[in-house]
Amino acid sequence: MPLLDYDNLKVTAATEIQNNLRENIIVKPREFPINIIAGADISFNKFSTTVYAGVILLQFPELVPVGYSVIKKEVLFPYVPGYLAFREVPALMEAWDNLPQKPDLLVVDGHGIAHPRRMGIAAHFGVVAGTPTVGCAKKVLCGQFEEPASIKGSHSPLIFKNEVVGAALRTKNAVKPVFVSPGHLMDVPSTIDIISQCIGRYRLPEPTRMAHNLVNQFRLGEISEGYTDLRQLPM
DNA sequence: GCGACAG
DNA sequence: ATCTTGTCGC
Repeated sequence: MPLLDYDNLKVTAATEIQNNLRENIIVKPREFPINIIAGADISFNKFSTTVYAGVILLQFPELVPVGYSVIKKEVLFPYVPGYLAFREVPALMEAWDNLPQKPDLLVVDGHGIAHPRRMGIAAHFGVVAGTPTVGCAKKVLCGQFEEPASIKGSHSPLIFKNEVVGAALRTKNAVKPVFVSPGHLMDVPSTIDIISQCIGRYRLPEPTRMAHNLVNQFRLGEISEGYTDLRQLPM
């Protein structure tokens, strides 16, 4: 795996990297079993260059946490819409490398191919790590969609440049939908299928929601840096 | 030029 | 993303 040092990149160089990595994205129906699904997210204090990254592993389809990895890192690349990966992927990759075991599918907080250059953070991470990923975002970055029916489970296509790049998925009755899209080694139908099975009682699908809680607890000092296999805790 | 703009 | 109180609706 290449060293991920994006801190000194200019946006023009980052665009070039996205255009090159794009050639490696594989969008296709899921063709592997899922026993472990994971959620990845970042947390940080406003105006700080320290980011708290984490990945949480969940047994699938039970959605009970079985392990996690969290790490703190300094990041200089700024948040620029369309270039989120250059700010968050390096830290997420460190957390990923330290996991007690790798998941069958990773749900990244942000978009996959529902991106101006088809290289949202989920696609970027999937290609660099060589692992199946999907993106789950709370807001649209690009593309058009019609409001899905207000009942949980409803979804409508997210279209960008005449192409279906993802879906608006209603995860809770009468609550704003989330936007899901394939990252790597997945396609739109497979993404909708799996994320639909990750819906609990909240707006955010369990992998994303638990990853968000994890990195927030880490940032607030409620848990310490490192990794844990929750299946073998001392008793 | 104008509006939009993941986290 | 983070901060932050009350308020509306199922």
